Amino acid sequence: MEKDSKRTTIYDLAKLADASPSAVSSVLNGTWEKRRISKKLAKRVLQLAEEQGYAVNVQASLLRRDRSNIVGMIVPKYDNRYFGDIAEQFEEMARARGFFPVVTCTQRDPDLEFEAAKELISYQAECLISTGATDPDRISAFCNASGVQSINLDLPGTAAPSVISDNYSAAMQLTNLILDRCESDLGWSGPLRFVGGRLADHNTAARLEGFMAAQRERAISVPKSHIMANGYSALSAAKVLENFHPKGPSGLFVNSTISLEGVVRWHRELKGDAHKVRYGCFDWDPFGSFLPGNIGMIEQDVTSMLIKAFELIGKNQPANEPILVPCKLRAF
Amino acid sequence: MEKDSKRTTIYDLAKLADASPSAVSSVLNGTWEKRRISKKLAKRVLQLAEEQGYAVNVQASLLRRDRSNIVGMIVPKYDNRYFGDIAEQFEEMARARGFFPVVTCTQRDPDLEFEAAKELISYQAECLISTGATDPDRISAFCNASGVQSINLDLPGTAAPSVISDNYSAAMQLTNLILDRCESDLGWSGPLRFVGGRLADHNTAARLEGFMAAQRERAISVPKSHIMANGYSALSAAKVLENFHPKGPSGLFVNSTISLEGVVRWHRELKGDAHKVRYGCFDWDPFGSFLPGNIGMIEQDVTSMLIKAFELIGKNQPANEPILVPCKLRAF
DNA sequence: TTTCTTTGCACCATCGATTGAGCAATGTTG
DNA sequence: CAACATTGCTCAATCGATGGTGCAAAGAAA
Repeated sequence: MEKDSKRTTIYDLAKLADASPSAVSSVLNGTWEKRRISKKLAKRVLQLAEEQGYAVNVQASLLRRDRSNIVGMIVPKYDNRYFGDIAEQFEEMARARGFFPVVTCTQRDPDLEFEAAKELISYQAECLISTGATDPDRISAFCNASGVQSINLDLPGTAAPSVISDNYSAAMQLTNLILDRCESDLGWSGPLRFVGGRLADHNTAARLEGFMAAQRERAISVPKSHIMANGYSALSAAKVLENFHPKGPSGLFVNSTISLEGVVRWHRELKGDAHKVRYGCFDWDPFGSFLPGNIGMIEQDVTSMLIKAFELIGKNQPANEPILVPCKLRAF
Repeated sequence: MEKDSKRTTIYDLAKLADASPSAVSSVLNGTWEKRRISKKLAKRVLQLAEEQGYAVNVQASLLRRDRSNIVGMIVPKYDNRYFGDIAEQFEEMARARGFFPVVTCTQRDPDLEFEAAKELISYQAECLISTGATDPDRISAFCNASGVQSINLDLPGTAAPSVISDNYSAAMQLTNLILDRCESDLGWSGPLRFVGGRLADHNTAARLEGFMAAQRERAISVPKSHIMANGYSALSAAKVLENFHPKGPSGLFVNSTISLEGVVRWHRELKGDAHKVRYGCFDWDPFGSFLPGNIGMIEQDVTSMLIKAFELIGKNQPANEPILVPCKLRAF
């Protein structure tokens, strides 16, 4: 009964059902009533399709159709809740809107980002969302040249509309929270240290601005040495703190949950002096509230960001100023 | 210069380059030397392709080719490190092997799992890996009918080869570790409680067996009430523990990082009595080692599991006994 | 019975890339 | 200069699904 090694096509089903391929096709894609195929034949075909494990050949189908309904997304990593949520919710929301989501993970590698983007366009994606892309404009340029819409998420670009968190405001809130807690818990009023991230990165820069602004408002002057933004990994955070053994009170603004791992490791090594440290982290993790010294986290509003992004799909929006989405402050 | 709204095809390029579509095609897919196309024409075509933002139409290309090189994977969630790592490493390893990975997230919803699997087959995936699938056999049955290879990962099935963690052994190790620490830290020797998961689930069942076996070896008898496997969410773990306020020593085997969230929340509420609790968790999280009371975690060996899975691709393996991959015990 | 309408399908061009086959132009050999 | 080889392409069939067009058969109306 089965054709081994070859997949069932409408031609196979047509032979088995003693009908024409076009009749079979219209039964399978639901246009059979419009095409006045009898219910009898439709039933027969559907039954055969089930028996034979028929699955439409999307390649052939999309070749013929005018729309693919595919929306692509590239994501840097799945190693934190933020990007995990983005991928998961993107898929869910895309399906709910009748799209076919295809997500691919590009490891923060600019070349892989670009290759993956090209690949998604090759699959006739109608729109490509670049999440946290290192070089979003390169991707947008290619998309523009091939007539595909592109949208930037999380990190802004200049060649396509961007939806990002309001890093500045959230960083300011978090900084104020840390300062308040340092004041109330330790009777100490800064300046805080800024740990993790890369200054060349838009988000880190915006957060640093908020960090500085909050302290400026309180007339706290932050020495340059307190800006310890030397990378995203846990290791680089641990390294930059390795010679910092505060005896008195201190406070840290941690720029990502990845950096947080390094900070927490450092914090534990402080032993007896650890209780005079307060820190907060930009980005949320379910275990964050259980970490000693951690007094609050910023949760980026993934749902709202994606809603904004989906609103852009299909519209021919220019690359205006990034759309800023407020974050949620989670104080512990 | 640009054809708005329509993507560039080899026919467009052929006209621009004043050559035939087949020449253009062979230049673009790298067979031009074999087909004796001059370097001059090749250069011209490649330049034009770049200018026009040409991206091959995979739909058309795959329709003609005999192999798609697509390997599909379904994954339940991206909300923990285990599945995140699986997705990320799967993509990386697939690319390294010349495949095109397509991963989709199915929210632990059996129907969505099945629909997503069908969708991947429609894209001509040559192989489908079902990760942590609720009903893997239903998917395998469909794959079999349509002549597509299927492989189960993380949770076993009976209709396709399965690669899973050695849950029994790892659970036994973890149980022993917790018991040892209860003994040395608290001078207390069980019995432990088993929190989280679902007994109907193969992995939970295997872990529970290991949990019981380790205690049986020490002649510890575990009352039925100590088996608190009533779901995977943080909430259900917190709920099942809600009326448990130990004054003396106690120990918990936590069945997942999701359940761990609930356990840690409960643990914090114990306040003064918390220091007499020890627990360990099946599955790893980077913040795990910082949680008070947590004495160790099981890290599943994602890399080895995926290597085994990739070894199965292309081979016509029957659905034997699951391939068991040892886990790593991380003691804190 | 003839004419018109409706039902129920089949036929075939088409989407874009691939590839075996074929062929003209140029170069090489004797 | 004839015979042959090589170079550098072009032609056309093909993959599977789709949908406009067309057409025979059955039914309805006159």
